[in-house]
Order: sequence, then C-alpha cells, then structure tokens
Amino acid sequence: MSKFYLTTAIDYSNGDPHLGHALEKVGADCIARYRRLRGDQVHFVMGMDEHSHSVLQAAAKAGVPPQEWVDRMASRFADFWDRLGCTNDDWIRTTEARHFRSVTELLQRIQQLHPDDLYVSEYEGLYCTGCEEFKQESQIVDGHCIEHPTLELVPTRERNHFFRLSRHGDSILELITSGKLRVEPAIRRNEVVRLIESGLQDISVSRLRQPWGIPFPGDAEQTVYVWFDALINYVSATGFPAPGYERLWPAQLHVIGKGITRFHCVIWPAMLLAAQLELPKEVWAHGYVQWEGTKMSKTAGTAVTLDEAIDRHGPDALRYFLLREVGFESDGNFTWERFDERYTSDLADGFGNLVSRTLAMMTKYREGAVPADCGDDSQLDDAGRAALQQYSRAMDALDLRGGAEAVWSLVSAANLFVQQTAPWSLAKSGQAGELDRVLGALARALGRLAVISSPFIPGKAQALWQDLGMEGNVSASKWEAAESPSVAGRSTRRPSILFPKPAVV
RNA sequence: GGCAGGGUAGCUCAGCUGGUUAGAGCACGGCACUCAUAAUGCCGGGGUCGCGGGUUCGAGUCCCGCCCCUGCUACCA
Repeated sequence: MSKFYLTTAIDYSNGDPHLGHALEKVGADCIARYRRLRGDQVHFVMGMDEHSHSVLQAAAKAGVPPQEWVDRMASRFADFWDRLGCTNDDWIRTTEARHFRSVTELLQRIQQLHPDDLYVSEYEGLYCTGCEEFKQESQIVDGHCIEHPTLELVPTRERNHFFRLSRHGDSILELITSGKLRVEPAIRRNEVVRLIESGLQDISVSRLRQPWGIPFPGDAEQTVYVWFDALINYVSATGFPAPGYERLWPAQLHVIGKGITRFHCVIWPAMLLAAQLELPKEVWAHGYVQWEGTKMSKTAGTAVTLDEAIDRHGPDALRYFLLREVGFESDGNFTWERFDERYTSDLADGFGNLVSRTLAMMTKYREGAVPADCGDDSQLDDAGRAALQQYSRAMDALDLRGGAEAVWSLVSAANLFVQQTAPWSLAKSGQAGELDRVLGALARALGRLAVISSPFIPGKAQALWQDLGMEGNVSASKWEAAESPSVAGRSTRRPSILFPKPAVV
C-alpha cells in the first residue's frame, strides 16, 4: 500500500466557482477515488487562496470585513464541491494559522540554508492607479493601461524582497527532463522546458504595505507576495513544519489548470530546492472548459452557473460529462445540447437502461436471487476483464476520458450480450441452467460496472451497488471487487431508475 | 514577432515507425427483438483526411511552402 498525496489548485476568493473550477475538482476527485480503489493510502487536499489585494477589493465592494468575506467564499466553494461528491480529506485556507506558520518557517529555512537566494532590491515598474497594480508591457497600449486608458501610468519604485530564481534553472531542467519531476501532458512539459532554457529572471516575493497577507520574516513592512504564499499551501496541509509532515510530503500529484503551469513547474520547485524540501513527483495541468465554443471569461461567465449545470441532470451526470466530453487534457466544450445528448445516450439509455433491464429480469425470472455457482467464464466475463485492463491502463496514465470509455465499452458489451443470449427465450423454453449462467454473468458485469464507474458517478454507482444486494459502500471497494465481483447468491431488488429521462428535453 | 500543438464524416475524436475499398461513438434512415427508462441489437447513407507542390511502386501517415485555430512568451489562481 503506497501513500498518494494529491492536491488541486487552491481557488481565489474573489468570485463564485464556475465550470472550470468544477472540472479540476471533479477530475482530481476521480483520480483520488481510483487510487483508493487500487489500494493507495490517499490524502486529497483542496482549499482556498485568500490573500492579496483583489480579495480586499472584493470584500470592500461587498461591504464586509475581509475575513468575513473569505469565510463566506470558502463555504460557498466547499458547498459546491460537497454537492459534486468530492472526497477531499482536508481543506486548507491560506488565512489559517497553520499556513502562516508554514510560510514563515519555509522562508526562514531559505534565509538560513541559502541566504543568498533572498535579497532586497528595488522593483521598478509602471503602476496603474486604476488597477492598483504594476503593469507589464503586454498590458500597456500607447503608454496607458488597457483597462484604464484615461489614467496616467505612474513610474514607481518599490523596495522588495527578491528570490534568486535564476540560480535554479539548471537543476529544475534536469529534474524535469530526467522525469524526477514529471510535467504532464507533454505539451505543458515542452512549454516549461522552453521557458527554462530561455533563462530565468529573479522574482520579487514581497509587497510593501499590503495589509492582507503574511508578514515577511524579518521585515514588518512587507508581506509575502500572494503567489509565494499560495504555493506553500501544499506543504502547510501536511502539518509542516511539525515533525511527521514527511508522512504526507512530497505530493505524488499536483492537479492544476494550464494557466498556472509556470508557477508549479518552475517557481515552486525552486522554492523547495532553496528550502531543501523534497519536490512533488508530478504536476498535471488540465485544459479549460469552453462555453459554446468560446472562452469562458469572468464577464461572460453568467452564461451558465454551476447551480444550473448541477440541477440539469444531477451531480453525477455533470461529473461524467465534464470528464468524458470536456476532458482533462486539452480544452473542451460545454454546451447544453451535448450535455443532454450525452446524458440521454450514455447515462439513461446506456448505463441506466442496462441496469434496469438486467435487474428486471433477475426479479422476473429468479425472484431477485443472483444464481450461485455459475462460474465466471462467459463471453461477457472476458469482455469485463478486457475492460478492466483498458480502464486501469488509462486511469494509471490519468487519461480520465479513456477510463470512462473503458467503462462504457463494458456497458455496450453487456447490452450486446443480453441481445445475443436472449434470456426471455431461455425462460420461455425452460432452459434453467443456461438462464442461470446468463443472469450470473450479467450480475457480475453490473458488479464490475458499479466499482469502476464509481470514480466518475459515485452516487449512482452506490445506488447500483445496493440494488445488487451488496453491503457497504462501493467506494470502499478494492480492485478485487472489480476483478471477481462477489454477487453470487445476492438478493437484488427491482431497481429505481438511475438516470431518469426528462419528459421533454 | 518567437516557440509549441492542432486542422480527419453534422458533433466529439482514433488512426504506432507510410501499404489493399479511411475508422469509432453520438446524431440521421431502415430492419429485428421485447427483458428494459419506445430502451437494445443489426444494416445503411454520409468524408477532395485545411490548401498547393514534392519524395515514393504506394501518403491523413514523410519533406517544402501557404492558410486558419489554440496555447506559452515571466510575477494573470
């Protein structure tokens, strides 16, 4: 049994969560559930990023104190993740005392172990009084901020603490190219490698007189820059610096969005090297959810709310659609039309109807008792074992779409099996032995399906599990339950409709 | 501008180091069956594989050029 410490990006507390956040959380949860199934000791952490100026602004706009604001946001986010069935073991927030302690300690370690990695310098830039932040060249047009073209940019110098990122490029490049730090998918790895090869600049890691943040150790005037602060949450959640944090650290996997690859694959490893802590084993950067084929901007985010998406067909259906259709690798599209199509064909007519017809026959022909002692050598069992192989190969590689495809390949195989064996004919002609074999094979297929579909549709998988007469929670099952489902002799019940079809869609 | 990835049936995508009539799922049309949420199974229509050259006995599959899309391009969770 091996340890599997898994994290998602912590979310920024300045607005409601949307489909993009949901994809990441659901994807990570699917991985967590799969690893548990394989017997790993999973520790799954999600949380909130609650510092920085824009949080203050959002709080001010809402007319509440910042702490009250972030408390409110944190519970909103957590509530959504709970509704979507996320099974995180911890919930870290950067305003927590444990995180303050951890950030302070990590910086002090760098100060002690590599004092040269931190130095004070002047940061020079053009400051926009409208945005209240420094602007990069790309954000400036005709000498003015894109957002506030009527305001003059103010050349400003600020004394800051800098981190000597430039010193760590070679080491990180070596770690990534040697595979000690895996960056996936490959397109993300290429980007990072190119970035490092082109040379790294030092970065400022503190801000002057920003009240909403963590004090920089040894300099009361400065607070830790929000990025530096936020990344450290991954070790804070392990209990660092208290003894025993190594039971969790290093992380096996950081799940993030593709937009923040650089921070996780360059800056974060450098910070850890400087503090002489171990590095995470892998970073997976997923793509974005597009809405009707276009970028889901914050302003256009009103097009669909997470509430609507969950209410449409329930949380399991949304999980399934995000992971199967949108995908966890490149960008994917979300439309109501496709969502409805997937729901109807894959979930209602495919998975749901298979369960319905199978359990109905079990009730009708065998009074709900799964035939015992009928072996496991049917054609459908072969298909089941092949599906398991395809499934585990995909899931091990974090190919969640491929995993879902494997599950549904077994759904198809089972539907075909029913058609070919025609249990109703066997019943009519009184071939009891053959009917037993067929129904037994179908019950085993449903058992396998309940187990391997549970990372995707945990709620419905559990309903199926119970309808099959199995005890306990399917999500607590181990892999053996999929390899050799112990369904023989169980009392099934006439199923509820797993995925009801709306009267009119 | 530079770098990277991609453009294959209406939609989402497979097509490893080039090899007979280019595939899957969904959607669409017909047939079969009746256990089932009028579900399922079978058959079928449908593609100049972005465009133009080239290499080769033979190219979505390799080379060159062009067009279009997406991402990264440093302090945007």
